[in-house]
Amino acid sequence: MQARREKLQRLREANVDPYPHSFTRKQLAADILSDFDAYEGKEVAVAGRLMSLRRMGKASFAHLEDSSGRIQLYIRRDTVGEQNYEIFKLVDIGDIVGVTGSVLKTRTGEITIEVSEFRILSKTLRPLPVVKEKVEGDKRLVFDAFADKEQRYRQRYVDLIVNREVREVFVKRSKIIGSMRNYLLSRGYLEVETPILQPLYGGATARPFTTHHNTLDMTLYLRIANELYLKRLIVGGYDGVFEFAKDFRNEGMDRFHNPEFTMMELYVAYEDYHFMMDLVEDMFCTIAKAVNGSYQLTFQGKEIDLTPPWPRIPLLEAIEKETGFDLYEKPVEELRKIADELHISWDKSWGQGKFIDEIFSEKVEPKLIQPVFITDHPLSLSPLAKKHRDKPGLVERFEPFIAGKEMGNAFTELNDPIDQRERFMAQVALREMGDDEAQPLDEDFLRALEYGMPPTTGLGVGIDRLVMLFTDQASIRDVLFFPQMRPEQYRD
RNA sequence: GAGGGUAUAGCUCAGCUGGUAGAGCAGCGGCCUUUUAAGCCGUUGGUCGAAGGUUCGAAUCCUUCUACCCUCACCA
Repeated sequence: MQARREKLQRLREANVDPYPHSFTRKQLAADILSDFDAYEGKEVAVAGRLMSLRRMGKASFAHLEDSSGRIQLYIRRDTVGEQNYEIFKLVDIGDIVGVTGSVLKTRTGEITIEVSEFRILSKTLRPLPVVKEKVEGDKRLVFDAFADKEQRYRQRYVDLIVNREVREVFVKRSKIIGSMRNYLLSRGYLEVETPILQPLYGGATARPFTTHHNTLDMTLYLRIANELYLKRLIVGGYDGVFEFAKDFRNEGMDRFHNPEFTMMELYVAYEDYHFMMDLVEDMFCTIAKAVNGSYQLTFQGKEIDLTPPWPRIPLLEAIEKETGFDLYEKPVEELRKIADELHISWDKSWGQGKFIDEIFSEKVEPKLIQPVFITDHPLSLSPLAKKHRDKPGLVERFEPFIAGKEMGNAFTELNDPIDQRERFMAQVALREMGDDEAQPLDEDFLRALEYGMPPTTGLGVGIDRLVMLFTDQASIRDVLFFPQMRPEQYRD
C-alpha cells in the first residue's frame, strides 16, 4: 500500500490525474472477442480493470477485464511513446484504465488490442488478490483463487472483482427475478408494495424483529411475511397482486436461512390451489428456459428434470408410500407409537399436525429430488388456508419440492371470516401455552375479510432458494451479495 | 442453542514428536519489443486470530476468548 501511494504521488508529479472524471468507451471486451473479423485493424476504446500484467523492458502484455469479459492488451514503447511507457510502469494490477488501440491477433492467436493511448481511470491503493488463470481448450484453470469464505462474504466487492463465477451467479439471480416478474406481469397481475414496518406481524409462523417508532412511541415489527396485506388488496378488488418482498425472521442461520430473505407472494382471485399448481409448474419451467435454456438442471450433483407435469401427491399418501403408515385422522397416542417405530423422537406437546409434519420431513422430504407437489396438509399447521373440500381435518395447500427442498407454499386462501377468527383464536391459545411463533390475532385483517374476499389462491416462493437451485449453489450466502455476518474487528 | 473443524506474509499454502518461521504468486530493484500461471537475477515483507498458562524455550502443548466453516436443533 505504501508503494502504491508513492506511485500515486509520482503520477501527480507527472501531471497525470489518477482519478479523471470520465472515459468514453466504445466497445466491450466481448464485442471485440466475438467479432474479430469486423474489428481487425480497427480502432477500439475499452475500459476496465487490469487483471494481469506481464511487463518486459520495452513492451508489455496485460489483461483488461470489463463487465463482459477479459481482453489482452499489448503496450509497446514505440507505439505509445517513451514518456507514456514510463507512466505505464506505474500501473498496478487492479487499476482501472481506459485504452484505445487497434485490434490484432498475436502469434499465439489471442485477440489483442495494441494500445496507442491509455489513461489511468482509477488508481488502486490496495493490492488485489492476484488470481492466475490458464485457459486450456475451453477449460479455465484458476490458480491461487481468492477462496476464504469469510473474506469473500465480508469483502464481496473483492470477491466479485476476482471471481467471475460469483458475478455470474448474481447476474442469473437478476434474470430469475426478472423472468418471474415478466411472467406475472404478462398474466395481468399487479406488482404492489406493502409495509415492511408492521404494527402486527403475521402471515407465517416465525419470530419477528422488533423495533420502535419514536414519534408514534410504539413497537413495530419487521414483516415476517406480507400475506395479510396482499389479501387485503384482493378484498379491495384487484384480481391478482404480487410482491417481491424482503422478509425478516429472527431465527437461526444456516446454509438455507438468512435473517433477511426474499419471498415472492402472489394472490389470484376466483381461483383455487389447483390453478396455482398449474401456474407454479408453468412459471418454474418458463424461468428455467429463460435462465438456463433447459428444463434439465444439475443441483449439487443431482440431475433434476423440470419437464411438466409434476406429480401431485397428497402429503399423507406420500408418508404412507414411504413408511407404510396411514396417518389420516389417527389419534395422538397412536401417532406416538408410530413415531417410536420410525425412530423419530417426539415431545409430549406435539399434536397430530406436528407428528405428521415431523414424520414427513424426516422420512419423505429428503427423497423428493424430482419436482413434486405435496398437497393437503393438516389444518392445524395452516391457519390461513381454506379447509379441504372433501377431506376433513386437512386444508387445500401445496408445497412444491425440488432437490429435497421446499420451494414454496400455497393454498386456497381462507376467506370465511368466522372460520378465520377461530383459527386465529387457536393460534392465540398456542401462544398462551408458550409457543412464541404462533400468530397473533389481526383484528383489521378479519374486518377486511368481513367485507368479503373472493375465493382466492395464494403462493409464496422463496426466491433465494430458487436462485440456489438454478445456480447450483449449496449455501444461501452464495446467492446473497451481503449475507448476515457478525461484525469484524476492523484492523488495517 | 449443542457438537466438530479452521485461523501462519497482500493471496494460496507448508511448518513432523516444543528449539525461536518458510515456498509459490503478488510487491520492490534490475534484464528482456508477440507474452500469457511469461522468464531470469536480486530483494522487502510476519507481535504465526487475541489473552493467559506450562516450559530454559511455544506457531507447535493447556485454558479462555473472537471470527468463520460444517453438522444437528428451530425455521422458509
